[in-house]
Amino acid sequence: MKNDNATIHRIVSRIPRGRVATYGQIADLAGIPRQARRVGYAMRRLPEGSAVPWQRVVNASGEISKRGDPAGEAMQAQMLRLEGIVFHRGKISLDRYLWRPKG
DNA sequence: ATAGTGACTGGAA
DNA sequence: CTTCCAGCCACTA
Repeated sequence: MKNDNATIHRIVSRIPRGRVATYGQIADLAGIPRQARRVGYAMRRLPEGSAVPWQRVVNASGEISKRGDPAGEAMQAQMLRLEGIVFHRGKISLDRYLWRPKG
């Protein structure tokens, strides 16, 4: 099985609008369990304007992961709000918004 | 080749 | 709640 960026990007592209997935979850679906960081790398590599809905990937705590660019974090939160996702004290309720493939 | 770093995570203190 | 840490491994210097 292939576990390159394309594989990760393909899975992220399956996350429905108004839903989120965690880095670890994407790693599992990509067949590389416990390699959440690799998913973070794949997101970092995405060119601006990519069709991949990278904004729907959040960390296991339901928060936007810290990165070098605070403005980018704010933009991600904004994009998610536009999809109808509600933040509560800086966090997303995973019970409510976590993507559950097939179910 | 080694060492440090990081869009992560789960467990321990 | 907060830190700290080991495991994970691609990437960079």
